[in-house]
Amino acid sequence: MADERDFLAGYDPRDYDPVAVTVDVVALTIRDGALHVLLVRRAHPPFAGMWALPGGFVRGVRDAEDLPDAAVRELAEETGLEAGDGPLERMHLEQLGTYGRPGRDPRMRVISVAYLAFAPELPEPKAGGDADDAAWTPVTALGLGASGEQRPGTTRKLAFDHARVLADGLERARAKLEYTPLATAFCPPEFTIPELRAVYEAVWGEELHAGNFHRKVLSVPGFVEGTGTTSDRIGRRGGPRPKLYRAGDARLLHPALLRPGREEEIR
Amino acid sequence: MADERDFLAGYDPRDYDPVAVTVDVVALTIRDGALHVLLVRRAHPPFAGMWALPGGFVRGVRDAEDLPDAAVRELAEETGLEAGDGPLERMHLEQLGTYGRPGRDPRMRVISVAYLAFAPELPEPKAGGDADDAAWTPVTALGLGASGEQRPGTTRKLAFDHARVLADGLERARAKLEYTPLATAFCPPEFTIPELRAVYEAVWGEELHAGNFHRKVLSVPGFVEGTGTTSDRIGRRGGPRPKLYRAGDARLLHPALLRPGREEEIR
DNA sequence: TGAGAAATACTCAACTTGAGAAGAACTTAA
DNA sequence: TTAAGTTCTTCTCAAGTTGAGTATTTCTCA
Repeated sequence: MADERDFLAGYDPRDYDPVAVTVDVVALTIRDGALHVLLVRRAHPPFAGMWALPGGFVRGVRDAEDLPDAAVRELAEETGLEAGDGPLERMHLEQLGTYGRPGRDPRMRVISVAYLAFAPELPEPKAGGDADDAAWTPVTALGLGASGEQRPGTTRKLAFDHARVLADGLERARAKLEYTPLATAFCPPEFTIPELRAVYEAVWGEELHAGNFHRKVLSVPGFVEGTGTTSDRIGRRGGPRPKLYRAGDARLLHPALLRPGREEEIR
Repeated sequence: MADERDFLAGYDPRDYDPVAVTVDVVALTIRDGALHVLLVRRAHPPFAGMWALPGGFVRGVRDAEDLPDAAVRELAEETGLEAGDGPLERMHLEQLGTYGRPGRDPRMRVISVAYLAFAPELPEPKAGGDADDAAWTPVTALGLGASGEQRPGTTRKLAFDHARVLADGLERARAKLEYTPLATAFCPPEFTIPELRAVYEAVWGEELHAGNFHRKVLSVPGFVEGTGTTSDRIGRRGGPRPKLYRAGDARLLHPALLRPGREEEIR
């Protein structure tokens, strides 16, 4: 044990290569039936004026924080919401992946741990920190290709490798909706089956058969549970008032709710 | 642009909290019909004498390397294989997750990026670097609980949070076998359907219905393709000689090959 | 008040799965 | 040499799931 103490004492972390660690957050929500991602506009170089995922340096030693805590902190700072608020509490947060290609940040070697968040509708963000603007942005406006590049002519150019990170986050979100009940994380505490279908349609970008979707959601054990109440008719275009449901206790959908027509993507 | 250059010049990475970045590898293979993981025994504190996943510091600035390259390098160093060798070439490697809880390493703040590797049978490893032993270890010998802890009485205690990392890697491997053809990454270039079934049984820890498995593998497009040849009868207990197959060109299995009897895990 | 829209419930054919059985090809032990 | 046991491979059948379409009812809007 004295051995171990000697060893620790002779250990200077700064002998190692200086590597910085950041967290970036792909925060997704549904607004007006379309999938949106939270972006901030960079006020300073590098990539000044370009848009980026909210994020920042992890507090490493002083006030050392765990990675998910850093992600929530950065998200709270950018949205102006308190960590402990209702919407941020109900939010789903999971690690997406870590991006560390040398040269991805021109200043220094930066390893970025990306998190993926699903949130019910959140208020407009307020710019803060290094950002001079912040906004929910429809993902369709970013011209993202499947391999993580932006099509020429897109107005909102993403900084660093954030187009790649966002593309990975979107694909993860699409896949998670297949086999988990996380679509409910985009909804308020009580929601209707058509609202849930709208989440699937926004994330997957395709229309679903209403009758089959309804049958499927009710037949998967633990996906949703009825509240016995009915939604009021605000903002609807016709038809009977749909019933209200809450998220059930399932953590996995069994059988899964598969995306239609993916035969082309398989090879 | 002058603006940007000034900014970079005034930027000292060492102003930031010193955080070290490592890679750790969960390398899985099948030996004697059982799932094994590559472990090394630590020669020095902390956790001297305990077993750990192979890994080490990422080369950050001098000879800066990308994270997957660091994972392959560490794996090659620990196994004594060259990073261009046949088995290491055919190996599947994917990022598993990043572990950065403060205090997980008593020396300093360490963020560890874990990788998951699937390999066909590899030679016995040779200890090197900080390790005084290295061995393929049956995962059943580690007494892993589902929540990433080791049951009391397990002889090979894992250092750091490596029990958690390994548990996550095993769950990822089990899930990947359901919807990707990656079971073939555990097999030699040519294999039989019963050999492929043995991979599934070793990773999932349950016996599968031979007839249904056979039908399923052949019916999923692009999973395997026949070679027209037949295996020789070495080391078999009876029965006809099975046909040989190669991995097909599918990247996803559609429909997926689901694990039986997971109804309990859903809630 | 009538047209249109949407929620929900149904039907039916096609497909997939799980369980079992059968036949053929091979090994091993008597 | 033979009998018994093992395993690969192919079938069969019942039960469950899916995709597409239809029907009924309740609502909004003009």
